[in-house]
Amino acid sequence: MALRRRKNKAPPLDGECPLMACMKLLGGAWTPNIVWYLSAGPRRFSELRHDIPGVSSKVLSARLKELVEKGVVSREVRPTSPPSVEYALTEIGAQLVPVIDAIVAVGKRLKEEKARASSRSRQAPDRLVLAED
Amino acid sequence: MALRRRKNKAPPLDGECPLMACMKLLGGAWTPNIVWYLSAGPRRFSELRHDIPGVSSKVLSARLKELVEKGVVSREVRPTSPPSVEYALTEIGAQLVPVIDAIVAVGKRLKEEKARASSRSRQAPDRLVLAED
DNA sequence: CCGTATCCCTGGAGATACTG
DNA sequence: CAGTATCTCCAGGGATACGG
Repeated sequence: MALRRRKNKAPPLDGECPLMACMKLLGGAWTPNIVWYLSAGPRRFSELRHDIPGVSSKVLSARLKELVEKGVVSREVRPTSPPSVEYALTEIGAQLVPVIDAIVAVGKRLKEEKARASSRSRQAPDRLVLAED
Repeated sequence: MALRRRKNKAPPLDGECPLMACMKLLGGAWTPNIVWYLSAGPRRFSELRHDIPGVSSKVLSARLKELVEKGVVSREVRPTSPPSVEYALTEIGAQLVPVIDAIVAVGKRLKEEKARASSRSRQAPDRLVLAED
């Protein structure tokens, strides 16, 4: 007990495993984007591919598969003339949206801070944009 | 107009770059844990190392460095007899805590869902506790 | 249109050992 | 105590090409 340092030790992280699982999920490349672009409604493969610039079909397919497996996204094949597949967020998937939102918010703040800091050391960089480190 | 599919296209994700930046941050192994364990107050290197079982000093050090650089964590060296260093969340870092919380929450739900699904194939668990692990 | 299959390659993470 | 230094390993992701 001697150690006063232990005063405010955080609880054991409500459950590390869930954290890991969920982080592994949206840790995957493009995953947050996929969820985000599904947040406005169902979307087809090609649409997503077009929505998200720079994602390869391989990765998109892989992420989608994972998401479906984990129960975050639903997949519906529609037997139309040209075969089409609709992906949509499940209820659980929808819970991810505010999370992503929050992450983006923090990301923005991080950027602003950094810009503020670099503008302080230099003079007024009227043209010098923050060269991403 | 033809395309009705474009009906509810999500906005271009408020800023992809911030997302990427932030995800890269807490995408790093153990990062969420570090932030979490700092959320209850300042903590020293060894304490964190002890708090988080399985993390190597190398990784802990690396993550900490990143977090300090990004402005999420502050580092204070105290010139005491045995040299000690205190890490703490900055204000921005504190904003990450609810995010992690939310992620954990979703992770739990994911797990419950999965348990529920597998229990369906087995028998009826009338007393299904969510074995937090 | 909706993916899967390959190859390659990089960075991140574990283990271990060592310094101020 | 608080890290840094190496080394190795491999999953994950980009590019490209092909199949249903």
